[in-house]
Amino acid sequence: MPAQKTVPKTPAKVGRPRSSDKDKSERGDRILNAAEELFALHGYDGVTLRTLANAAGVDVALINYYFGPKQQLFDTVFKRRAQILNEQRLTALQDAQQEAAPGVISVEKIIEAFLRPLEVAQESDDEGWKNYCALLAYVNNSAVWGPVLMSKHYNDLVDVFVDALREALPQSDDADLYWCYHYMSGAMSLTFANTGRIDKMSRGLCRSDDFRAAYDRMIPFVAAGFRQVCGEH
Amino acid sequence: MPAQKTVPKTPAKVGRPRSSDKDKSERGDRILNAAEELFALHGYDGVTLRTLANAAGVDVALINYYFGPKQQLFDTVFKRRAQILNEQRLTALQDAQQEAAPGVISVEKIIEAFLRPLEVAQESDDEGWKNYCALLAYVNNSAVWGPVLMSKHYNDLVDVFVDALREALPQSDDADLYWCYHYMSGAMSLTFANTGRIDKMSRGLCRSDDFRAAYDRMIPFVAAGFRQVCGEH
DNA sequence: ATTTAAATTCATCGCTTGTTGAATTGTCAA
DNA sequence: TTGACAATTCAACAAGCGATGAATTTAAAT
Repeated sequence: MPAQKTVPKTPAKVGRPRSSDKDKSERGDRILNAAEELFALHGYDGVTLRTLANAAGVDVALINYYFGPKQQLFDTVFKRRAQILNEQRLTALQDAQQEAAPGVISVEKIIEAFLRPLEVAQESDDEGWKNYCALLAYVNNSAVWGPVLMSKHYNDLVDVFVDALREALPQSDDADLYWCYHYMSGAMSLTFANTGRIDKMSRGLCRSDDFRAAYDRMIPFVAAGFRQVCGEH
Repeated sequence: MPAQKTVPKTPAKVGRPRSSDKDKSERGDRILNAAEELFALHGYDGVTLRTLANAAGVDVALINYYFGPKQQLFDTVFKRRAQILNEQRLTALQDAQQEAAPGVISVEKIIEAFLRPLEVAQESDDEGWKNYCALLAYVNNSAVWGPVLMSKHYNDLVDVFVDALREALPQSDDADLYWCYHYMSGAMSLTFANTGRIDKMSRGLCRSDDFRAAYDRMIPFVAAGFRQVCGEH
């Protein structure tokens, strides 16, 4: 009985998978998604490649095959959604500016353009956006990653929004403007982090993942702060 | 030549050190201080006991001897300065309330009592306070540690301040109040984190470690936000 | 039909991890 | 002076780490 060489019914454990197998080639995406979630929750050092491989349903060696060493994987995860987010915020700002023209755009509208796309992302069907936002919180608050990754991928956007705010607040001093931006960034980050702490603090009255509630209040809160510090004194 | 048993001039490498040796028994403190700094910078998983022992100038085994397993050490570090901080903020609030009596205390004064002790801490000669604040930022933004440690050590304080704010803003809804507190907490955390990002964003105009500048603007920013969201609508 | 390249698993490398037990030296009270 | 105890170092443990080279299977190109 000669061994039947072609197409054994049991799929091989090793080697390239048949393209007919579902869950075929998007293994790279599965890795990125799992990495996003785990890095956001446990930080860079809190995630081992074996844990990650397990979560993604993939062999450890495959991570290196697709994304190189661990640091490079982290970079890739962080970069993936940055561009999309920046575009959405820029579009929102331009729309608001167009709508206000030829008059001056209000501080609220600028803040809204900056923050609202994040609510949309966090509430989207793609659960990954929620994880990415939590990752953003981790990176933004980290003295190791923050100055590197945030500056690299988000500084251009910051410039555009600070320009818009400067125009809307003509009396403002630049240092005031940057500090206020910093407060906004902090408030936003803690919302991203989605830690569940406000649930405990408020004894269930507020929910960490009620992003609608979070942003509806955050926008007027931040706008008022800007006006107070950067407005007519 | 019989070995001289008593008091060899070279101090033994092993065994209990002579009490005459300077840097004697505050080895426990040295461990806590180094742990504070390293945990704040790299997070729980980013610090190995050997790195820590090296930074503290101490043998690895000594960490376990004094503080038990790693998690327990982390708890101890976090708890150490929490009580002190809480007391200072409470005193500041009571002083402000007494000064305002019998009238109503202003939102600004309450926020000031909450935030200013942190500026004092971060600028104090004891460098450890700066590290502790950075650790606070890490814990506050962590979904793993935040709900556990923050709630355990800071929820009582939150209650007192929210009560004061509720009284100063009689029209306020409780959910609004907690969300605004959350924004304040986020702005504060990012300032703690001291990442150096604002330096890059502002091209050197603002400095991350200029805490005076940070809090002088943060207090009116936050107060205005509270008033906008929780004040008379 | 052959060859080349892509995608996957497996086994293993050299290190590092947190933790612990034993040995050593000093202090202090009895 | 002796004995209990405190403080320290050292060596080692089993487990886990990131990384990689070899083997294997399939797909695609020629």
